[in-house]
Amino acid sequence: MAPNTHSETHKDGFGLARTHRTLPIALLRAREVVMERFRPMLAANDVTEQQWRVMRVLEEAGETDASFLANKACILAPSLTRIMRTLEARGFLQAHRDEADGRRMLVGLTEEGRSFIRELAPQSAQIYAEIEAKIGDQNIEKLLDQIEHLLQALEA
Amino acid sequence: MAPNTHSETHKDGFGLARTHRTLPIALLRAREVVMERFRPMLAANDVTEQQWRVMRVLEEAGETDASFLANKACILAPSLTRIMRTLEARGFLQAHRDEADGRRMLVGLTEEGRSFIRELAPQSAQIYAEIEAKIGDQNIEKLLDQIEHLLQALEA
DNA sequence: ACTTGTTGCTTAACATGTTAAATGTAATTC
DNA sequence: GAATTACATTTAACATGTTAAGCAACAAGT
Repeated sequence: MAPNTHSETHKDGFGLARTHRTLPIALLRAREVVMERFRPMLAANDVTEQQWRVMRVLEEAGETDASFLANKACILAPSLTRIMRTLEARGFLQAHRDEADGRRMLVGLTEEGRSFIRELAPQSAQIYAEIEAKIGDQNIEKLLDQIEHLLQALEA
Repeated sequence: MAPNTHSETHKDGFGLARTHRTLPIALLRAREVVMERFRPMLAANDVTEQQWRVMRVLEEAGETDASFLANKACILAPSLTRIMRTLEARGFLQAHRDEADGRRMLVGLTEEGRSFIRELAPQSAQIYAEIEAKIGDQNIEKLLDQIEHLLQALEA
């Protein structure tokens, strides 16, 4: 094979791919430019990305146990413990032990929490719509589909 | 329009997309399953993802200033300051003020740092190859291309 | 019932993410 | 050329990421 195939142009002398053409960095950059657009709204309302993610998942899933919530929100258990403390202190969520299984913590949004989401939802949806407009709805769908394929391929 | 188009099936009552079909969470999950495969190697060699990323970029770019490095490695300046301290203490990189511009810090790998990368490169390349095998080389290329498109669309 | 192992969550310790402010240096402006 | 502005990096403070260890509650096997 010739010394400079397409794939070779993406590698260095040690067999490492060029950093900008690697999944870890590309995915990180992509997430970064997307989140940039949401940060102003989140900061204006004194919530972090992660707190917002936790509340979004709770709104979507209803009351759940902490493990499920951590998984869906992509947050590690130790982080969730701290985030729950913060959000509970703010009155946005409520947690209590599972009667049936004393190990589990059941978590749910309070009315105040749901109200908070309702207020921010329009802004959030609009920001996402702007992103969709710039990238193209179909491109996003394709990207999400490919990511799902990646998840299925690697999680097995 | 009918009340349940394809796009509507991805939204909730507030106009928010279902969390698992949003870019921020999908990109995060994707990155997570990819990094899972690298973590054992990194942990075994006592480097964090970010430290490894910094060294990879330095190996690729040669001596550069801190801002360029931070940008390429997707690391914020304050984090880079700390990471540089760690890596310099370990003897993997060296930093010194730019003679021409007293504000800039010029950073480069030491011979020990380059040697460290050479030792890990084969393992890293092999892990990446396994990932490629599971996802498919062409699928990864497509994914990277779409991410580049996303970056161009949103960075402008 | 007792032991053993497992599970779900928490704590602890350290590294990084994130923003704002501080510092020192370079470029502009007047 | 002194004052101002902009820039590169650092520091500080708090939130989260990450791993390992701890603890209490369940599950299984004996």
